[in-house]
Amino acid sequence: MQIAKALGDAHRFAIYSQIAQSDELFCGEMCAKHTISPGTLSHHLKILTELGLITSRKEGLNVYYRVIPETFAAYLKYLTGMSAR
Amino acid sequence: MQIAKALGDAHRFAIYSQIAQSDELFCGEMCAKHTISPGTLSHHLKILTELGLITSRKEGLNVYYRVIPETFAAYLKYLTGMSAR
DNA sequence: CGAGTATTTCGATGCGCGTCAAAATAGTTG
DNA sequence: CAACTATTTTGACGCGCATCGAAATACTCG
Repeated sequence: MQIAKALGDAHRFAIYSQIAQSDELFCGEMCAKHTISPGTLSHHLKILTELGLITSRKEGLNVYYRVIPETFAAYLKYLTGMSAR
Repeated sequence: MQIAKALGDAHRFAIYSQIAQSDELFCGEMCAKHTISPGTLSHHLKILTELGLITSRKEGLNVYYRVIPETFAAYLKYLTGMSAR
């Protein structure tokens, strides 16, 4: 499962978590919270996007990101099924 | 979360999954299923053990591994809580 | 004890990938 | 168009870590 690997990186996990907890936010807000460069942030966001974990919307200069709950729910379901014998 | 990182490695994920699906199994059985050397296998098992994901029991020449469901359940619960809100 | 099998530890190697700086692209505003 | 901000892309670098071979430990059986 690609998602397990994606969330295996501490920063990516934190980024996803942060997006999940606020309805929607843009790169600038995330950059402020994590000690990584804008380039690295964008890199992680791209990976999360490619896996369908998040989606983005451009508005003016900012790009707003939000979680796609279904993808994460499916992942949780997969994990749950795996542990059930 | 250390567990996310541990399960982020494809082999470790597969190993854990394999143990979870059969009550109990020893290194030899796992070695047969994965294309990794015994040394590497042992390395992964050690990591999973240190995180409390699995436990082992020695019987004769073999070391039998089994899952600790509580640890995984707690992880699932943590993930679920993160996605809420 | 000696030979044989299972597993772990050790030391060394290769490379995937997270990281950054800087250039490039996109959009806004005068 | 020029100047400015936000984000992405590019290229290069360094390190963490998975991996292996081989030695070491653990156990069984004659």
